[in-house]
Amino acid sequence: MAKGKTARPVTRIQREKREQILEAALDVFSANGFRGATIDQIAEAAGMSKPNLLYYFGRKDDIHKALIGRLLDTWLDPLRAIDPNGDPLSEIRAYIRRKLEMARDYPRESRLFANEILQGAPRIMDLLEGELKDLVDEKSVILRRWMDQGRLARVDPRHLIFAIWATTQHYADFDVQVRAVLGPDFSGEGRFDDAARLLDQLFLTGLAPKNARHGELAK
Amino acid sequence: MAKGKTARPVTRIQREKREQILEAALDVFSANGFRGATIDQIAEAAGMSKPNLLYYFGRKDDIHKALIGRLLDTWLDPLRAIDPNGDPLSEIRAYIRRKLEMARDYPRESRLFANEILQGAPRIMDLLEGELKDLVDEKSVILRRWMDQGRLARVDPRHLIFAIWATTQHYADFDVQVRAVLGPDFSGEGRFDDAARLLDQLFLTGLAPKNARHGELAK
DNA sequence: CAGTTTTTTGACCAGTTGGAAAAATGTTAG
DNA sequence: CTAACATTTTTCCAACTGGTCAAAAAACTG
Repeated sequence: MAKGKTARPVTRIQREKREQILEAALDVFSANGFRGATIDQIAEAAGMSKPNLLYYFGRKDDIHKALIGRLLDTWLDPLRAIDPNGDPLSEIRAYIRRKLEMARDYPRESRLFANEILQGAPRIMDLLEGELKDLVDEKSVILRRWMDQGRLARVDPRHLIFAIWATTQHYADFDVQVRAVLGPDFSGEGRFDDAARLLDQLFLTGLAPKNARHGELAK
Repeated sequence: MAKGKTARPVTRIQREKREQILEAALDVFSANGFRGATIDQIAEAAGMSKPNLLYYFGRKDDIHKALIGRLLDTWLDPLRAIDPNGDPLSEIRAYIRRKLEMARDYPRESRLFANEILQGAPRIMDLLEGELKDLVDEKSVILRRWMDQGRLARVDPRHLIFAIWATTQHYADFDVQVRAVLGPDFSGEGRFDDAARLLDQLFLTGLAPKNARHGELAK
């Protein structure tokens, strides 16, 4: 009943063009923010005229919504993947790795998200307070259990998650600053390996339970 | 010779109004980014008409430049304050504290900066590659010396600095997300104390030199 | 191929935005 | 008080922006 009529059967062209548009829009939105991006820019990047683009997405907002919606799914996957039955430090290490890979492989998505949050998250506040909060709460319980079992240093689990988000996404969101500071010699992908080493040291040593530092592991 | 004529003696009104404008502009720019902010918005926030505002700052760009310039000075102060003669872990701890305080007390400045970097730092690239890089390089030498002396775990000093920037500024730049995840109970300032505790644990334990973990301290 | 539907285009519009000009009003030093 | 200068307001404009609409062009269907 959603479409009113007998839902048109989405043509091949529709699928392709919509994909083109989203791809172009990701470029433009992530680089300029919502207000900074113009439909003309997106249309040009997608290789079509503005009215033509508007034939596929009725308004600017729709494109942005489609992007954000699509993003959030994959964005939270690494956190979802934390296994309550795994080894605490290994799980955290794996989580950091995955987040770092995402910053490396999907920097535009990260910046799109950062732009949105920076400007007060007007379009996704409900998601933050709902889905995201729930997921973090759920994983916090797991982390806290590990701490209770003495398998992880006792810290605030939610702030721990923030710290992981911050340090990993930094390499996508603040990329230009990172590059500028490291200098042109480091413009390769090596910085991600260096970052991984630092973060391992920081989080794995920093979070190792006290008794484990002498080799003993609590039940 | 900069002013052409015998440099006008900057009246009291000029000083006050410029201050008003910058204060208002910080609000508007930090919340909306450069392109997202309009002169009208800033003018209204500053309690004056648009043409009146333009009497003090000839163009939008000038306001933004003035803000950024002013910001960067204070922004880097905490890093400058790292004392080569201090105790490594204490210096790092103090640095984290200061950065966290800045995130708490000057979130708008942090977001202004974040907005600029996110969008490719078009206006301050030279500063990043110059002043900022130089300062980071200088402090990296100090950090590396501490590591050589066995007073600090061996990590990449520049990525260590990134990690401190990321984790502290996160509380300003991603404030809405942090609040959303923590929920309304934590809307007070307590989150900064919790963050400080986590970061202490993470950085101080994570960076303690190996031999120090058994109580011994290298010269 | 003729008819139908989908896609693309070109012209257009109303609202917003950055900014200019000039006239009007305030302020202040002499 | 008044001339000189500083400040403010009013009016205006050209460029840009999101979005509409009808007609033209393709694409598909039987």
